[in-house]
Amino acid sequence: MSKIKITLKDGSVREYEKGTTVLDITKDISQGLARNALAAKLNGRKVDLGTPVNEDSALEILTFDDEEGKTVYRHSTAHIMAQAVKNLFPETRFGIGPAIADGYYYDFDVPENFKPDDLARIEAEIDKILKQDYPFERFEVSREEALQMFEEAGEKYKVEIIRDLPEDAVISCYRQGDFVDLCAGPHVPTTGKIKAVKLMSLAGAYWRGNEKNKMLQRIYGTAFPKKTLLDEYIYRLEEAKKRDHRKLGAELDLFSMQDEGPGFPFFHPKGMILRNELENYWRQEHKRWGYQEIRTPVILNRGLWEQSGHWDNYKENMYFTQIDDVDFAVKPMNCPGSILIYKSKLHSYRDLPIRLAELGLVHRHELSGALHGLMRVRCFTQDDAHIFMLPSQITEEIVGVMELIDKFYKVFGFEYHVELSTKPEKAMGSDEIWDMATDALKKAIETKGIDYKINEGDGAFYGPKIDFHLTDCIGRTWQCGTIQLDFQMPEKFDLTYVGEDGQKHRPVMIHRVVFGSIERFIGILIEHFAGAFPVWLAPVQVKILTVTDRGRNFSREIRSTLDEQGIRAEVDERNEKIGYKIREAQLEKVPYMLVIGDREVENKTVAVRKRGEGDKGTLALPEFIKNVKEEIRLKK
RNA sequence: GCCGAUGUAGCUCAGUGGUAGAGCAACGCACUCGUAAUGCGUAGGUCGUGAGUUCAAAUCUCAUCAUCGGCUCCA
Repeated sequence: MSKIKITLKDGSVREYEKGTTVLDITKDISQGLARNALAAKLNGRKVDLGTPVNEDSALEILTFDDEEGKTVYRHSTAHIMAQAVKNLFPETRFGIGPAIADGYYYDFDVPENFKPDDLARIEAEIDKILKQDYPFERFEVSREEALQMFEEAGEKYKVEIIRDLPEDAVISCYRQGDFVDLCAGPHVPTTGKIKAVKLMSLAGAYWRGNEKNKMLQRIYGTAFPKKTLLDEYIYRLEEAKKRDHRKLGAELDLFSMQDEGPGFPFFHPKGMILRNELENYWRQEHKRWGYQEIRTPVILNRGLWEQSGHWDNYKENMYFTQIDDVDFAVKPMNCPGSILIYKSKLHSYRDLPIRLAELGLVHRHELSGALHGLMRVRCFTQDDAHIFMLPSQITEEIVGVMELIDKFYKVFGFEYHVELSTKPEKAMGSDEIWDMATDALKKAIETKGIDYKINEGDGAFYGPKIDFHLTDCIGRTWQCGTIQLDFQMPEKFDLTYVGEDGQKHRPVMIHRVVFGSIERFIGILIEHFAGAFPVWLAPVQVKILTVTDRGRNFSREIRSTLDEQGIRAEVDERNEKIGYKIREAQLEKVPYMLVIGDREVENKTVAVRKRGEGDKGTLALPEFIKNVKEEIRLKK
C-alpha cells in the first residue's frame, strides 16, 4: 500500500494510506477535533469529511469556530429544513437555501403561503430528521442527468439554476434520507451533527432577488452545535432589541413617528438638544477645516432638476408641486442649489478650492415598506458639502475630507472601513473621465495608507465614490460618510473659473457627507450608546434630586448656577423617596445625579452619583462643575 | 411597491359574538424620607379608520391607513 503525506493546519506532516477519509484523519488526530469537525479544506478546496485523500495534501479541519465551518453547518441545516418542508408540504418547489451571517434561509414556492404556526411544525419535523441521523451523501451527475432528474421532479427553479451553470461545472447533489438537493457542498457527515435548530422568521422574497419574478416564501433559521450557544445567540438578539433606537427614542422622549407623516420624523425637545449638539460640533469643525456654510431652498423648479440629471434618473423618488402653473420639485439632493451659489459670481483659480457646506433638508419618496425609524426616512438632513476645485487639488482635498471624517468618527468611538464604488450601468460621462476620477480616489486612499474594498458598479450616476462604513459597539456596520468625485455636474451646469492664463476653465467637484444623514446618525448613536450618551450629547446632563423639600431652594440655586455655566440640569423636587428618584434618573440615563439632603444644604456641597459608577462622594459645587466641563471638553 | 404579521388607556399587554380589563405612568391625599420602585384613592379608551354581516361586533367579512419582520430600492 502506498502512503501519502498530509500537511495539517498547524504545519505538522503525517502519513496515511491512500483512500483514508478526512473524517478518519480527524479521528486519528484527536477525538475532540473529530467531534467538532464540520468540514475540511483539502489543498484549499472545501470538501466533505467523507472525501478520501489520494494525493499529497494540505488539510485544514474546519470547526464551528471557523466562519467556513459555520457556513457548512448552517447550510446543512438549510437542507434539513428543506427536507422537513418537503415531508410536510409535498407540493413545495425549492429555490435556494444558503447560509448567511447568523444562520441560513431557504426559499420555497408553496401552493399556499406558510402560516406562522407552521414554523413550529417544521421545527418538530426537523428534530425528527436530526434524530434519524441520515448521512449526507454526495453524488455527481452530468448536466443532462441533472436536468432530467429535476425536470421530472417539477423543480423548475433548480432547472433554471442548472441551465445557468457554466458548461464545465461539476454538478453535484446531496442526499439525506429520501431528500435530494442540488448542491456544491460540502456538508456535515450526518444530520445528527446538527444539534440546536431554531426557525426565526417568515418572509416573502423575490426569486433571484428580482421584483419582476415570483415572490417565494422564505424561512430564516439558525443552528448551533449546542443549545447553550443558541440560547446565547437569542439573548444577544434580545439585547440588541433593547437598544433599538425606535424603542429608546420613545422611552427617552427624543423623537417620534406619527401616522400623519409616514417616514417624516418628529424631533422632541430632548432629541433637538442632541441634534443641536451634533450640528454645533459639526459647524465648529467645518469652520476649522475651511468650509463656509450656506443654505439653499427646499423647492426649486423642474428645469434645474432636468439639467442636473435627477429628473431622468430619479423622478419616481421625488416629490413635486406646482406654483403658478410651473412645475417644481422638492429637492432630493443639495448639489444643484450649491452649484447655483457657485455660479452666482465669477471665480478666480486663486479662490479655489471653495468648500460650501450645507445642512440640507432633502426629501426622497422611499417605498412604504422600506421605512425604518430614523434609519430609513422620507426626509432627512444631509451634512452636505460641495468642494469646487482645480483638477490639481483633487487628491489633497479628498485626503482632507478623509481626515475630517476620521476625526468625527473617533469622537464617538466608532471603528470604520472604507469601500470604493466604481462606474454603475446608469452613468453619465465617458469611461475616460470615470477612470480618471476613480484613479484619483484610489490615489487618495492609498496616500492615507488605508485598506479598502472595491464595489464594482456601485458608484453614483455622476461619479465614483468612497464610502465610510462604521462599526458600532455591538459589531454592526453602517454606511455613513461618503466622498463622491464629480466631473459631470460642472459640465452640465457650465461651471467655470478664470485660470492663470485669463481663460475660463472647468472646476472639479466633490460631494461629501460625514454623518450622512443627521437623523440616521442619531439613530445609530442611540443604538451605539444604548441611549446612555456621553455627557456632551446627553439631553439632560445633571439631575438634581432633593431628599426632602428642605433641599428645594438649594437645588434650584444649583440648577441656575449650572445653567449659567452651560450645563443642562433638571431638579426633581417631587415628594418621592430618594431611591425612587434615583431609579427614574437612572432609567432616563442621565450622566450625573446630585443628591441634595440636609447635609449638602448645610455644607453647600453636592453628593455626586455617576451613571454606571454609582456614588462618587461629596464635592463642592465649583469643583463638580469644573469636572463636568473638563469631561465635555475632552470628549470633543 | 411586493409577501407575511400586528393595531385595545400615555406605555406594556389581557380580552374569540352579549354594553371594555390589569400593571406601570398620570392626577389627588397621607408620609419629609439619604442612593434603583412608600401607601391609599381618583381619573383615563366611540378597541387605527370606513363600510358590511348580525337582534348584538374589540371579536366575523371587505376596504383603507399606519407599524413590525423580510424582499426590492437607497442618486
